[in-house]
Amino acid sequence: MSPRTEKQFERIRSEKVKLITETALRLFAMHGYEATSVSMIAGEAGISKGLMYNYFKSKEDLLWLVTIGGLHQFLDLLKVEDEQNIKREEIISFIDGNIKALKENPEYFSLYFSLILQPKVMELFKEDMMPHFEQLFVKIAKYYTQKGEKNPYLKARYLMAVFDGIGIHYISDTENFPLDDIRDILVEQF
Amino acid sequence: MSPRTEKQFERIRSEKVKLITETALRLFAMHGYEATSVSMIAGEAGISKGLMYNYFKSKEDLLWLVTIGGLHQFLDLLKVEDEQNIKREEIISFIDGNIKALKENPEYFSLYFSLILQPKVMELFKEDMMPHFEQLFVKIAKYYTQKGEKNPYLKARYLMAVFDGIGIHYISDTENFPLDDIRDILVEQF
DNA sequence: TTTAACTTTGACCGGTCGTTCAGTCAAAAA
DNA sequence: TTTTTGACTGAACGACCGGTCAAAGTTAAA
Repeated sequence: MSPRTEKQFERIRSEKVKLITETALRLFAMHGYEATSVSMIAGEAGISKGLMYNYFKSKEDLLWLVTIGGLHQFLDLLKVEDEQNIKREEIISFIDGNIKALKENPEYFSLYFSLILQPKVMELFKEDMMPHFEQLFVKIAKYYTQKGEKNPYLKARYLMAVFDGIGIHYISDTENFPLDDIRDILVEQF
Repeated sequence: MSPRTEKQFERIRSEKVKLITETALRLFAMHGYEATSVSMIAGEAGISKGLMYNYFKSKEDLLWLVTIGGLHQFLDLLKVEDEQNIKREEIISFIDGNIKALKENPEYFSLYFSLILQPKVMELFKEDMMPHFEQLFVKIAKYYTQKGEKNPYLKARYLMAVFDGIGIHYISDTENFPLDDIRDILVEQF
């Protein structure tokens, strides 16, 4: 009855989705979302433009999947199990998780940064992303409260800003930026 | 002989250039360079699309003028007169200059950040911008050398990364970001 | 060999892009 | 009043955009 087994189709589809999203992420990061055309992605991936629309209902849908997929991957790296008592080791592992994510997915961070800088684009993503970041933020603030910091929320905000600054500098000058040395400063400071 | 004096023409031209560049900066910052069309800028500025090309030879030329103009304005704010001996007050005034620039020209910073994140765009601007930043970087490193810091270049790099992180967070959440409190942390820390 | 299920193609659509240019207009000089 | 100038307009250009779709290709069960 069926031309190929369900498994075969599934493999074809998942491989193509992976090919398309990876190509899209790379090009979005390199040229920006707007400057990257669907034809460019298709050409680079070695498939036709029409096929793109068999897998993604629009260019924005593709962007969404690429960014949300990356976000979840990123958030998993930072998951802290113990809710009640946050230890210093967990903050260090948070820092290291961040550094590791940056090294492994520079393209995703590049895309993420360029998106949050555009208010119009940001509004679309804000609703979905904010709760995740809020959760993270509260957790860090809680750590500083435990530690007896006089202004834990300010310190937490500062930490997150510092992370993004390091991210931006690492992305825009990857080969020269002393990421591991900076990591040591962070561990010492926070 | 001439219908209007040279002065009159000059005033007209400089006013229009200002109108166009300010409108362009605002729209570039809001939607990104690629997503901002020449028609949008013309429409927003209340002039015809054709007139745009009387003042700027291309869209990229306009971007160039907007960014380089902004960069010079920014660098002037940070100029340190004394080359030989950099005092702590100068670093503080550098920090405050940066904070002030951020408050006064958030749109320029927004554009600047989104540009440096795109490798292809960055390459074009790198040559012109890098010497300016290098100069600044060396100056800060010199300060830390005087101060007896064990790794002054690392510290200087860290400082600049922290600045940009603060910039990004301020831009993407202007109304809530506690810029003045963060400023105090910076002064204390650097 | 035929058929069914699904992938894949590429011509094609209406629209918008950046850019050009022939021509209009306002206003001061003559 | 006429001439002269340069700012200014808006229609038009070819290229390319995101998106659609009928047709063709692929493969294994029937």
